[in-house]
Amino acid sequence: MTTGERGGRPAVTSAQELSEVALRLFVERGYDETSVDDVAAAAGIGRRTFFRYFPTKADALFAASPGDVRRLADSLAAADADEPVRAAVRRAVLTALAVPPGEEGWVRRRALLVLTVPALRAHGHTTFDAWRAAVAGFTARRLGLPLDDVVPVAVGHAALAASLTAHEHWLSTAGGTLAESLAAALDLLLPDV
Amino acid sequence: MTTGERGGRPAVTSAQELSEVALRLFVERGYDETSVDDVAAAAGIGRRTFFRYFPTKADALFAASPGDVRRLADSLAAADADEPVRAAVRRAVLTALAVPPGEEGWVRRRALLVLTVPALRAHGHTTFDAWRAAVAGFTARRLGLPLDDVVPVAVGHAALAASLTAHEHWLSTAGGTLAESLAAALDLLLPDV
DNA sequence: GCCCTTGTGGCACCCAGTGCCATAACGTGA
DNA sequence: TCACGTTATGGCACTGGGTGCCACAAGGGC
Repeated sequence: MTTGERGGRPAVTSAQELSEVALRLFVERGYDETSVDDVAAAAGIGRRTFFRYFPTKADALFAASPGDVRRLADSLAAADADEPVRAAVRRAVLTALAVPPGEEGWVRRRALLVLTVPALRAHGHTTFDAWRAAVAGFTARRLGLPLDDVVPVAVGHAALAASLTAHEHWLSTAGGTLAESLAAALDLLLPDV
Repeated sequence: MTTGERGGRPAVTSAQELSEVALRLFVERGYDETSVDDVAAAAGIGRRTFFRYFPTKADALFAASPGDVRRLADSLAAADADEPVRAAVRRAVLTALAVPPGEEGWVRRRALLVLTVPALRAHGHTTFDAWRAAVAGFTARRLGLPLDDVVPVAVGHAALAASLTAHEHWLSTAGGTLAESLAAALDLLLPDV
C-alpha cells in the first residue's frame, strides 16, 4: 500500500490521489449522497481497498491532519524557554495552519465541507483532540502544572476554539486570508497565562 | 408515543425511561459493545420503536440537552441591558449547567461516557452547535455586530470551550463541583468584550 | 523456476438507520 | 357494544458503513 521498498505488489493508487477523488465527488454530489462504493469506483479500486487507505469514509478528507498536528507539536517544542506560553502557542498555531501557496483552493473547499457537513464536523473531533492535547501538554510542561489542571486544559480548548473560529470567519468572508482570521481569533481567545 | 391526550394507543415507555436503560447498559458493557437491539430488548420494546424515541443510538444520552440549551437562551434573553456581555454569558452558562440536586450521579456518569467514548463525543457536536449559536447570537445582538463577525463567533466558541474544559476538569478531580470548575474555566476563557 | 513479501478485492457478516405497512390499544359517538 | 378515527408499536426488507477472512496478483531475491 506504501509501495514496499523491497518486493511486494506495487500499490495501485495513493492516499493523496484517493483523497482528491473523494473531495471532488463529495463537492459534486454531496457527502451523504456519495457512497464509499462511488469513491472506490471513481478511483478504479475495490471498496475493500478503500478501507485499507482510510479507516473511515470521513478520513479521506483528513489525510493532511496528522501532518498539521505534527507541525504544531514541532513548533511548540522549538519554542525558546523565555518565550511566553501565550506567544509560543500563537506562533505555533499560525505556523501549523499556514496554507501552502497554490493550495488555497483545495484547503478552502475541504474546510467548507468539514465545517458544513455534520458527519464530517463530528468526525473532526479525532483530529481536534490531538490538537488540544499538543497545546495542553506544552502548557502543562512550561507552567509546571499537572495535565489535568484547569489551565492547560483551558489553553488547549482555547487554541482549538481559535482555530475553528478562524476557519468559520475565513469561509464566511470574501477577501481576507486564513492567517488574518487566525491572528484575530487567537488574540481574542488565548488566555494570558 | 407521548401518550396522546385524546385517544390512541398509550406509549409503552418514555424517552426518560429509555434513556436510563441505555445509560445503564452503556456503562455496564460499553457503548460500542451495546447494540440498539440490546437496549430495546432490555427496555422491552422493539428495535423499530427505539428509533421513534431517539433518532440515533447516541441521542439516547442527549435527551436532556435541548433543555440545557433552552435554559441558556432564556438566561441570556433575561439579561439586563446594562449587564456586560461577558458577565451575562458567564451567568447564563452557570445557570444552564446547574446540576439539579440528587442528579449528580446521573450527570456525572453521563458526562464521563460522553467525554470518553469517541462516537459520543463526536455526536455531541449537534448540541454544542446550538450552544455556540445561542451565545454567538446574543453577543452579536448586544454588540450590534453581524453574526459572522469574528467577535460573536469567538465568544460562542469560548463559552463552549469553557463548558467542555469544566466538565473534563470536574471529572478528573475527586472533590469539587461542576460549578466551581465552570467558574474557573469561564474566567480563563471568556474574552472581555 | 521457487519462495517471500506486500497489496488487492471478493464474500459474508454485523450493525445503524429508514420506509412501508399491518396491527394493537386507546377514546368517542352511535 | 360496536364501528371508527387516532396514535403507538413492531415486523420486514433494504441501504450503507465497517470488518474478518482468504484467495490471488505482482513485485524482488535466489
